[in-house]
Amino acid sequence: MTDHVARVVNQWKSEYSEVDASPMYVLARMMRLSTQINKTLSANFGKFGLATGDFDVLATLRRSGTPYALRPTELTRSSMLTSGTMTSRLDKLERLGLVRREANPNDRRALMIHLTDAGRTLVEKVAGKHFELEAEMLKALSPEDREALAGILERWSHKLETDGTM
Amino acid sequence: MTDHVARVVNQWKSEYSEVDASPMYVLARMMRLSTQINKTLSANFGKFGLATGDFDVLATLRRSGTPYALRPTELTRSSMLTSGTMTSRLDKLERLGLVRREANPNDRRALMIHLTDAGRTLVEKVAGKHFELEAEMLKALSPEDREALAGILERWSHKLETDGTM
DNA sequence: GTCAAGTATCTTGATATCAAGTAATTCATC
DNA sequence: GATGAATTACTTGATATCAAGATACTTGAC
Repeated sequence: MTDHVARVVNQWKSEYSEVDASPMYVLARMMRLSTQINKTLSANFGKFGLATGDFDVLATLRRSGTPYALRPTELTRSSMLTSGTMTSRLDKLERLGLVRREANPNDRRALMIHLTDAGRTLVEKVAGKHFELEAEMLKALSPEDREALAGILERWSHKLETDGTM
Repeated sequence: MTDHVARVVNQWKSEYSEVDASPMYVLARMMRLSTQINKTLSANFGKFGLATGDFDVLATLRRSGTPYALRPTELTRSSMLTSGTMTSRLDKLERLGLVRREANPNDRRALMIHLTDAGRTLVEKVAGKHFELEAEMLKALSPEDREALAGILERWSHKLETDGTM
């Protein structure tokens, strides 16, 4: 049983053995799978007129609970983006009437981004379909593999978030 | 032990239990880790004046063995990109003198992309550092987790490449 | 041989992202 | 309280990517 990455590692071995390409068994596989997963998810968001990142913002607001409002900085951190990117995402979402920028009463440098009623209705509809699709994708894994994978990735993420390495 | 994704799944559960966000334990973790890994790797490529995708093209040519030449379509498929994106990557790499477009003797619609001597020298230098960095990143995982992870991801990739699902 | 269908590369226009820098505000230290 | 450092959101200019379409060539069915 081989996949694309296994073939690539073998090529490196026979064509340029000065390097050890074996880390690709983990890293390249993860990155290729992520790319494909992203494409599938983004096709679903597209049906609702959203890009992946738009959903990410709306979902972060929705799951934060009432009053469904966060500062741009919190949204930026949660999404692993730069502040400029978040500004343009918010511009778009505001134009679509899904969020509203309001003054932040506690800090005049800051804003509060509010989910509008339309935004809330939309994100709930999209989220239902989104998580169904994610569950569907995971059916390619055995229950044991899925369980093991979640555990390994949790340990890895936790370590990175703690150490701050990488 | 919790990570960002565990907190997010809990938020969904308490704020909108109509959805089951548990697929995120696998999918969101993988995507977040990939994003971080990409940033780290791309910082290394940047030291050599390359973007991640540029290295990808050069590396694909190098590991294909002599005469270090492939058609644009092969490079496009291997990188999971559109043909337009590959065109502009090749424009850039040609401008840098790292690859050369030549006519394809077997198919006048097609070209052959040749790695130049400068391209070969550069990609070998970058690859050395690149794989060292990847090995370093994997030290965050125990040897058992690393082994298990590679196996699970291989089964998953293989299934996707075979089924064509997703 | 002819021609329809498929393939290969490139072009165009739109969007998403980043890095670097700006202006307003808050915080911390003296 | 005054002031320098940090923080917040935004702006700008550059690049990477995609989807859709254009053009040239090849393949296969007849």
